[in-house]
Amino acid sequence: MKLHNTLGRRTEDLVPIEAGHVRMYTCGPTVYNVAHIGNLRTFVFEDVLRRSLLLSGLSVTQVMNLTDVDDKTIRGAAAEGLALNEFTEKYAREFFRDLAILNVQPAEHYPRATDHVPEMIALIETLRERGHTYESDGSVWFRIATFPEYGKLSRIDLTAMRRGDRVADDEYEKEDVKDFALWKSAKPGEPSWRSPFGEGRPGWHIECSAMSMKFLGNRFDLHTGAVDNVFPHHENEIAQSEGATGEPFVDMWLHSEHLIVDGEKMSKSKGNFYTLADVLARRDDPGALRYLFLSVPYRKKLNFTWEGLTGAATAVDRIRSASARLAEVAAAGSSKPGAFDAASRAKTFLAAFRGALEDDLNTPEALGAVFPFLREVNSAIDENTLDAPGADAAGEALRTADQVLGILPAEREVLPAEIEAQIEARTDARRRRDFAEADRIRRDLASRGIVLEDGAAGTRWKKG
RNA sequence: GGCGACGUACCCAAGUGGUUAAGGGAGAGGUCUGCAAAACCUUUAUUCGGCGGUUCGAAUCCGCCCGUCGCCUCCA
Repeated sequence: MKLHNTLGRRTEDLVPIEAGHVRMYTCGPTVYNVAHIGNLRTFVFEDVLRRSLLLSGLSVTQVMNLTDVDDKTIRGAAAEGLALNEFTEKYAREFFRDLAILNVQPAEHYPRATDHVPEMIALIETLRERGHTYESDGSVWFRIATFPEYGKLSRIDLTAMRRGDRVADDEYEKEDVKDFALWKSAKPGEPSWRSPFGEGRPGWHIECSAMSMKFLGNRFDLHTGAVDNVFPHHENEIAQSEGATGEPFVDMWLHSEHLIVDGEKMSKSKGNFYTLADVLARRDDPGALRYLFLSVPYRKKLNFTWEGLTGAATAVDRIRSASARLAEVAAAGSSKPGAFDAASRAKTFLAAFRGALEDDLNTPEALGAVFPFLREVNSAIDENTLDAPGADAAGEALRTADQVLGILPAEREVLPAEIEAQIEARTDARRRRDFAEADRIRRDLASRGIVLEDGAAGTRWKKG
């Protein structure tokens, strides 16, 4: 598995610290509002990473944090007159619901910042002992001058930074513009915790250092997020973690690019700010959005358009239809030896599919391997040269690919008996050549979201 | 100002030195079908933003130019 490491800006082989096992930390949400589709792109990227690692035969321990105390959550809770934890729980539930809808596999751990304040305090104390901090007005700051490697991830040039006007207006006192808060002194009416440095709350960056090292050890394999995390968040995490342990923190840093809408940055004022619910209201198929995400490499900007979503939905339907068709052929149990060597074709397909993913998660190329395979399989079915074992092998390959794609239905849905009866009645009508009645039933079911397709083997239905 | 990314058909997009430039969507024509849908077949880039250069050979490497965008400040 080759991955592009932001640290060094090179694509390199993943060599797990512990053979066969990958430990990864994926920066999670700040639970202060409903996720937008840009956030979701990042979470789907991390899901594809996880699933690709698993497909490659590696085991994975994934940690995703929930930031449930920071300026935004405190402000939001105050605005809604809720206790901080009531406020954040609401959005945490929304977050997990979105992930489930998008068929994102759960991580092993979802630590919340407020459950790990003692760990953060301990880490700050270590940094203090090692001379990386200073305090003023009850706040604790990381002194960047004590960490010479600062900037190695983002390649930021500190000498170019100047003390600007913004800093003069800052409510806190710090020595240098780039120094950042490890601990913020309590303000009236805000949640706070007791600490050796006084009442206060943790800074944002320290939570990820403390929680990642708690669950994954001082050094682990992968750390991911979206590009905007490179600076300052991840740069600061490195400074804190390596400053505290004196060891390398993370081997490979992966960052996904942003999603834009109609060529522009998503923003509420432009009216192009979409949540999952907005997308599903327009196209009730989470798989379509997932597919759309996968059709662009994670390191390229993704331009979301409704036209693109519609196209993705069509493509997803093709894959699902082919899968359903294969299941039918496999179930029909024809043992007549087929001329089409599905088993060997399935093998070459999967090799190409896997190869693409192992090349820095090249999902567009992986998808490019799917369709020629489907076309050949469909042709073989049309020409009656695919036998049941072959259909089984092809279907199995498709399900293997779907371990990463995540767009096939978990199992065949069963229709309500009443609808089944309608389909039966229509088959009868067609036998009687009462096409008016047959078309009436088909239209009726279509209006209820059930699309019928007549084939040689009978009538098949799908949701439309 | 500093750092960086990108520009391949109507749209999305793979391809980063060498067969006819993947694949998907959309459009057009056709086969099949009671009709439809699905599926399949055919079709849509002598060309990869522009101009130079390196090379036997470049979409792929180098330079310049044009254009789009990001980060440097909370932001996935």
